[in-house]
Amino acid sequence: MLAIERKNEILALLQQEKSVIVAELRERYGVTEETIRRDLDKLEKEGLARKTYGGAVLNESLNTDLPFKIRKRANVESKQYIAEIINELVEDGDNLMLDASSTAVYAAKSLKHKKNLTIITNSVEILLDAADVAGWRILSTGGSLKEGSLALVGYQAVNMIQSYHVDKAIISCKGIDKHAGITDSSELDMQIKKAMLEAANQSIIMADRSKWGKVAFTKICDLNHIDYLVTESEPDAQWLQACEDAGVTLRYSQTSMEDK
Amino acid sequence: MLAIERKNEILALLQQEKSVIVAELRERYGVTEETIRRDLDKLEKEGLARKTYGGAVLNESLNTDLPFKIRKRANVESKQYIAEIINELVEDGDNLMLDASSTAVYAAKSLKHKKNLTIITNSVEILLDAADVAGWRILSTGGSLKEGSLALVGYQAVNMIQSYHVDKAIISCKGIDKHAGITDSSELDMQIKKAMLEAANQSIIMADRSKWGKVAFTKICDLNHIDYLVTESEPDAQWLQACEDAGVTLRYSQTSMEDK
DNA sequence: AATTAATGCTGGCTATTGAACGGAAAAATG
DNA sequence: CATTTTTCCGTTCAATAGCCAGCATTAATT
Repeated sequence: MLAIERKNEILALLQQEKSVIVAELRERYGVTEETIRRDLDKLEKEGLARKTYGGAVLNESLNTDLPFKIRKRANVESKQYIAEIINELVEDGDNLMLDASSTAVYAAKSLKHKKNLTIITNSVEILLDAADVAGWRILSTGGSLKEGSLALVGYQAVNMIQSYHVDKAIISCKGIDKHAGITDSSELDMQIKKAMLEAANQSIIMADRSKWGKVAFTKICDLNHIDYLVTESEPDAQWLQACEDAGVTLRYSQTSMEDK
Repeated sequence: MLAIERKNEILALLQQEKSVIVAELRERYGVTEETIRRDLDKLEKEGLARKTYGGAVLNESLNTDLPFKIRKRANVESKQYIAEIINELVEDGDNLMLDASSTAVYAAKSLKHKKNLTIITNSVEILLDAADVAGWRILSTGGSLKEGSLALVGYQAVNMIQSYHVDKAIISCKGIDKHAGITDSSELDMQIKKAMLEAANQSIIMADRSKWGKVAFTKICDLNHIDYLVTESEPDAQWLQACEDAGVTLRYSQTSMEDK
């Protein structure tokens, strides 16, 4: 049995039973408790479980049924790889802006053990998720709830963003292209992301492989405005070159499988 | 059974029964009384219970907010009665402000079949809940996420509220008293509620029976600033009189006998 | 062969629980 | 109302179970 299979089974069990016990899992899988504990460590880091003496309980904070489960399921693995890199780029005490993308939600989850973060976001989901982290300052941009999403948009949100300045903006996009730069499909989202990038010292763009070479409807900014570009695996040589030309630091997971 | 599970169950029991007895819990869980007491110690440290001789009672102190996950479960029936009345007071096409109380969440749920509402709220939960209703305009106040709750507070939220004007403000409170007026336990919440009331043509206060005659820390407004007072059952004669004196229209569930 | 991830093992450390006991609070008794 | 009895509480101590960190081993990959 693969380690990842076991981990997923434990998660399924956890969701079903609401809690698991280390000793029982050791029996069930015939491995040592240390191994089980390491699985639980990972689940905890992903924000899915909360370890406790003797076992772990389901993290109920994100168990609230969200109306929009659609995009969240897609490409989960890529998003988690990306979230791990984000975790390396963020330090305790940082002031951050996070957009309302599903990748940003994973990023926020992975940041939960950082201390004293200040997060400004237009994502209702991130608000909900970060609400129970002690010691964080969480600011909502306000604004209009965009139809069919959990993103706050509009001029109130943009205004609010413009009245702050942060260390790092962490946002995602729909397309990334050498010539067209960073693009998005929705003007409302674009305004938010643009404002966030302009309000931050460092610009960090998250883009999984499917975004590379794509051009979407509206432009957020040029490639050379970006400081970090985070993706889940090593891009082609042409992209490495393009990023170097544009002065963009490329970060990707060293551990992810190349394809399939 | 994990220790944390037992502790959570005791808390749930406490919520439900309002009090627990050490000896009964010892029976129920098959542990010694010392263990139960230690659980109760922890609950007391968290501000959720108050130990007494032989057991513990639920801490319903007026000036402390329970964690939102707990509070949500309390008094569900009253809140639903109140939500029904709210439903009668709101018309299709209304512009509303809703605060971040759990009663307001129920009110929002009961409004789901109304058409073309515009809702301004500082509640993350209402945002989440209303997101999937087609045809509504939903605006978030933005602001800081208040520790231990899903309420957005602070001057950004207040500013945002002040830049709008709506038909009806629907808010709840911690205390309502003839002389002290409408009061709340938290200044941050009070600022929001006050601003909402001032930005609305009609003021609707929701207050279940437990709030009547209570006085909490900060004042939101006087009784005579209120247009409608909604509660779950008929109050005492003295309250009927007090509302009439203050020019407040009292609305309650018609399950009791009274000429209307 | 070298690297890396996964797992197991060891030993020191911590958390949880139960038992014991003196003292405090409530209840019973006169 | 004072005294006795009972019940309950808090503290301490010990035992056990579980935890963590580091290192060794194995298996898979390059």
